[in-house]
Amino acid sequence: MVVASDEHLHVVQDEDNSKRRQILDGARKVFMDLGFDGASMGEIARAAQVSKGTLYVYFADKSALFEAILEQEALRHGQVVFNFDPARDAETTLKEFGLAYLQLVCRPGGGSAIRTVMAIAERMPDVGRRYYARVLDKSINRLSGYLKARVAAGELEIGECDLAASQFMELSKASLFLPFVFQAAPAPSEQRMTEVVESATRMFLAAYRAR
Amino acid sequence: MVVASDEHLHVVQDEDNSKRRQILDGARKVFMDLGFDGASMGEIARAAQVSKGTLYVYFADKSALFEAILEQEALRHGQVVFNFDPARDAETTLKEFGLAYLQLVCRPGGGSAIRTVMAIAERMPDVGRRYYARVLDKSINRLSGYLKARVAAGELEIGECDLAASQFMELSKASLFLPFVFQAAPAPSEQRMTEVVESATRMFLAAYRAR
Amino acid sequence: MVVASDEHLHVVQDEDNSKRRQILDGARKVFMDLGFDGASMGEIARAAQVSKGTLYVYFADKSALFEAILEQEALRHGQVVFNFDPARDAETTLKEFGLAYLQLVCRPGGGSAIRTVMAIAERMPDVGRRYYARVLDKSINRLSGYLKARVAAGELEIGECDLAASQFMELSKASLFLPFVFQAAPAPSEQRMTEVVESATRMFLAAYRAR
Amino acid sequence: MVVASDEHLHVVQDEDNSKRRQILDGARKVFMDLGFDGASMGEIARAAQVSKGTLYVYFADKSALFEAILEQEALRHGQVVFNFDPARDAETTLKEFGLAYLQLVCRPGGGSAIRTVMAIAERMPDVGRRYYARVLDKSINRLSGYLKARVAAGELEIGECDLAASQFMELSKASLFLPFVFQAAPAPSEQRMTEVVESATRMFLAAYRAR
DNA sequence: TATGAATGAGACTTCATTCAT
DNA sequence: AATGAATGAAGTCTCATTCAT
Repeated sequence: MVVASDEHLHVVQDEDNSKRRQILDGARKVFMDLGFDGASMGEIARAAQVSKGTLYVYFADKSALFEAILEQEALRHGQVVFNFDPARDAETTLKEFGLAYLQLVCRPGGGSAIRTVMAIAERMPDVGRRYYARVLDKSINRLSGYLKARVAAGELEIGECDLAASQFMELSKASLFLPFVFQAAPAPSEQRMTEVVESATRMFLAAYRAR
Repeated sequence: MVVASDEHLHVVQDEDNSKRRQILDGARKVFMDLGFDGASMGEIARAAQVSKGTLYVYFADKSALFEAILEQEALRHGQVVFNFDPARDAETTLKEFGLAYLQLVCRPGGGSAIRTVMAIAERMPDVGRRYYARVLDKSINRLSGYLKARVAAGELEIGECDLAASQFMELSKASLFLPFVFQAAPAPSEQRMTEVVESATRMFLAAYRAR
Repeated sequence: MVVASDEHLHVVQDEDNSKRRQILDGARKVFMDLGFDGASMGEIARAAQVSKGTLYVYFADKSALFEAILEQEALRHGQVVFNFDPARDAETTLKEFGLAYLQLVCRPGGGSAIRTVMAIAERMPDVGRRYYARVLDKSINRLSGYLKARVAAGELEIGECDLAASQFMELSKASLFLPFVFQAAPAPSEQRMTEVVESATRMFLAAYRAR
Repeated sequence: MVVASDEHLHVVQDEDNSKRRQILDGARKVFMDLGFDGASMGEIARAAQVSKGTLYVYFADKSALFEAILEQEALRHGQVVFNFDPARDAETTLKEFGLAYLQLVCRPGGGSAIRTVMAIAERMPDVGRRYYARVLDKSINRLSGYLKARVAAGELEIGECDLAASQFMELSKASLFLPFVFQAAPAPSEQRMTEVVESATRMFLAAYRAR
């Protein structure tokens, strides 16, 4: 019995992680497709190919599972490495970052996360807050840090770097993100994204390049 | 007697409208507080102080009631009169418009509509599309029209006026709207909104003022 | 006022009957199409082109309205005049009656009454009983009376005339009524009805013609 | 342990079936007593002593449950073995079959199935059609097959065997089934059924016995 | 008398969650 | 740990009936 038990534990260790990941993968798909309320635990179980009961072995309830997904999503965003080398010039850096960012939020299915979080933010404000802090605010801060470096380097002249960072990110999304997230337009082409980001960069530098 | 009869008709007319309005008012509150799925017809009936059955006398189903509210919201947006007099100079006009727009989307409870619509756009894409077209796209078009006039007047020099209009609107919301809509920050002060809009205007003109 | 009141009464007298008939006509259609449970008072009101409230002026409730329809249907059946002249020979009379009867029960929509009554007979046995007595049993009795006359006339030799009457009626419907009432076949053609009734008559006379 | 595990599986197997049967038994009772519309899923759940939710674990919806009961009823009919040995003489065979058939459709509660199906045939024609095909038409065909054999054997002389089969079945029910199904009379006594079937057989043979 | 707005009980169905195995 | 059968609360919607006018 003891041996069997040990064996179990070992196996479980391994399976624990894989099962957990398996559940998260299935759940993300379903949550992002259908929203928090639209997703049912049954559908999630089917998508994850586990029994409904198993869901509750790993997650206390539907909300906990959902938040675990967002946690994962936040990590994934954090892992996208932007090249904010303080020594690189602003134009190159901004264009590169703007495009990467735009691709991130406008990727097929990329609107889903934001939509889904916004949906639930109404009833679970903490979820919304945390998502904003971990995903959106974090990007702003990293860009803001870079901008400060370029100000120090004399390339830029900016009053509020946080505001400027936010401005650039908003500019990059102009005319593309909102139609996409409201399903009024398909995901934009790479070509169009490049154009919009270039326009954003031009505008940004026109305003903030040190004279 | 005839007069009394007429009066009755009027009263009925009024009460009819008032009942519908009563339902819409209650429903908006509940929908905006809890989202489409979170709101139950029972709760809405209670909030509107009518019976559940009465809801279905005026609206075919939950979706119809929801869309009626969005319709109303769209009308409300449409009735906000922006002064796009083609003869006025861009700086004044943009500052004024930017502030009015920002106040509109960041008013207490103003994030709810957008949140709620985004939420449902996942499963009811038509609703999202229509809302985008009626509310967001419409504002862009009106601003774009004004910009074209200023280009013709020689004050501005713009490649794509639609993109520029979208850019200005995004700029105006920078650093304020997203935290607000994700409940990560309260509605911004008038003071702060003014500052952000002025920064947006500066940036816009730095890029697009005719040299 | 008194005059007006009198005028009212007069008008009402007339309208009462016409409205009542109007309601019955609409209600029959709906009840026969949809069954007792499937028919809603709203639909009936629409079909009868009166308000829902008016229904309750003339009939206490849904059941009362339904029974009034059956009453009417029974009267209508009773008014179908079969030629049971005791002097006519059996072969002619039976063929004629059989065909008329078959046409009555297999007319398009003719299965509806029976279906509908059977449906409700489960929960309102009185309704079923009364319908059987007024419609089906009555026909049997009239035929039975005729058969007795022909027995007396020496043309037929029958032990139980009631049973024989019932047998002839069942024979007449053989292979046609059941498929029709279960919607497994459309209403039979006149040609086929004639054939079946002739076969029934042959069979009946083979058994009951006096030797 | 393995054995225990096997036992478990068996138990589950059994309980699975037993739960389904439990539901079907409760549902049949309620459906037959109240008709399709009159029966509520709540009442059925109570009669079957399961929760409302469990009903939906085993059956997709109310209609599916209803059709499962009809299926069962059809099987039951199909399992009634009539002795249609082609070598047996017609008189014996017909009397035996007629009585068995009459007992089947006039058994206490036996009218319910037919009533209930007829009722629903209005709005769910497929259900009616299928029931007719599986239960009524099937019996006709089996009898028809036997009759053909007796024609070949020279005992009978029949133009249309299908019609003749239907005629015999209708004759057997004469004066008994309709009053019973409309609740105008209780289930007939065995004595009376025998008499009616004998009369039917006499009549049938008078018409179709080879001369 | 005739209306139709309003009601509330009750129907079907879904689903998050629990529990015995 | 994993299962999946079972539950019951809650949701959307329908409809017979009432009532003020």
